[in-house]
Amino acid sequence: MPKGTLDNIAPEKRERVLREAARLFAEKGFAQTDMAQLAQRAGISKGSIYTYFDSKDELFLYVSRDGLERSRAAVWGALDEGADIYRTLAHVFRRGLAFAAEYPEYVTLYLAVGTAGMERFADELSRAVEKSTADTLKARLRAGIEAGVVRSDLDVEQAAWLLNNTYVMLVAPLASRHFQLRMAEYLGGEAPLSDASMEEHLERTLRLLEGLLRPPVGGGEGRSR
Amino acid sequence: MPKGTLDNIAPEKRERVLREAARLFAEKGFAQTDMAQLAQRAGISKGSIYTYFDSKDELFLYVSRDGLERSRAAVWGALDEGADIYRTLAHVFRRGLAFAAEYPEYVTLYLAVGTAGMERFADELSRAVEKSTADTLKARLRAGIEAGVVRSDLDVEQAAWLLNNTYVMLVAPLASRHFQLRMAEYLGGEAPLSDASMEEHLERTLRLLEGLLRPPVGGGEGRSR
DNA sequence: CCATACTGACTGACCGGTCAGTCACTGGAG
DNA sequence: CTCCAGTGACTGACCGGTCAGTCAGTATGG
Repeated sequence: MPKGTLDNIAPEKRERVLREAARLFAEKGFAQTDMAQLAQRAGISKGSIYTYFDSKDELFLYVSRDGLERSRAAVWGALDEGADIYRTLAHVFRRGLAFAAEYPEYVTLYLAVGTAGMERFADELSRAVEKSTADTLKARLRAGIEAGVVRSDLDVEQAAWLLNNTYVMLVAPLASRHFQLRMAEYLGGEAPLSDASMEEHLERTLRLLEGLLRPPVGGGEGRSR
Repeated sequence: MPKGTLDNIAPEKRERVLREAARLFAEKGFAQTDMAQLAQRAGISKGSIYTYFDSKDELFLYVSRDGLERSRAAVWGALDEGADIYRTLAHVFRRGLAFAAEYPEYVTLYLAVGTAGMERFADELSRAVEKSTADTLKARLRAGIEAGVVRSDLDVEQAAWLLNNTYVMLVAPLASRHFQLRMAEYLGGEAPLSDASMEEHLERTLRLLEGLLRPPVGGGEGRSR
């Protein structure tokens, strides 16, 4: 809940403040971000920031929530309501990768919430994001089972969790040197994977997941229903 | 490369310094860790720390490397050289969970390296850990294919990456509120999962992964070799 | 159309607190 | 007495948050 003043200023200014804040927080980390430097980059005075927000904490919370919302809109938006799990995964993973490539700072923010000293933000931020994603994934997996395109003996909760893990680990390298190196160690190639390599990686990931979900080739397998 | 003096002090003191440093770094985060407080907790003076290490950076690097080594010894140690991929996974995941439960601070340190402002540590730390794990996993997957217990059409690099992702995400909730909440959102239950729940989660995870790796029930599937 | 009053966004110098790293000193062992 | 590991007060840089004051814009009243 930022002060009302944030809504009274020019939209471009508002946008610049939020974007620069996200970038700086991502670049330096929360604690290392200097409010004076942020003010300078955003082209306003330090005092102004404190007319919009009560504290650095509140600013961070607002910027993170805003980023989560942007990300959700970019990733889940325009997805056919009736798409099956495979189309959903392809859509979400592809869009997520594109979003992360353009706005890596928001991915960094997401990862930052998982680290020491940020616990106070976790409750505020974690729930909202994960909940709807989790529910959607589970629902589509169940629908897939119903339709016979997903193996009937699948542990749906576990599978949804694994799918989301994979998504996070797919996107994290765009935002973090550590995850970049880690990925390169497994998939080979140079540390910041080229766009082409990431594209190939995406394809292979989707294929692997499909192998996990599809019913065995033998067909129906016959577990009742 | 800490100063030689670190080797000249009593082993218990050395141990206390390293353990307290790991705990504090994990609790507060690198930047928020106060060297004076660390000195106090370790029962030595601030000046002493600087006779062992040249800087806070060097201390962090040393403590992290040390933690990685402890973790590796605990997780991979005593693993039968000839164990197949399934036994390997069960062993590693179970040991990893136990280690993370007892020393969550080292998990926190690992996660911290992936965040903003820590890039300078990533190159130093990432390579070593991941490399050997990656190679081992890939080798056992290939052996599994050879032996017919792993599906022959498996994308080995991708699968190894996915396995390690799963491991990281399994262990992270022990060290981070954010990952705890995230896991609870997918698997249901209260945020800090009980020991019993974690045990069940581990079993289900292993079963899911086995479903991914095992050849389809129909048998051989016949892709040559 | 002018004059006056009022509003509230905006500014930046300033304060209090924190903290990495230093160094002159101490005390105990040889 | 010498040596040196060990000490902790100190320094200087840094930074979150404050606040007295500015001023552009606007409303009111004549």
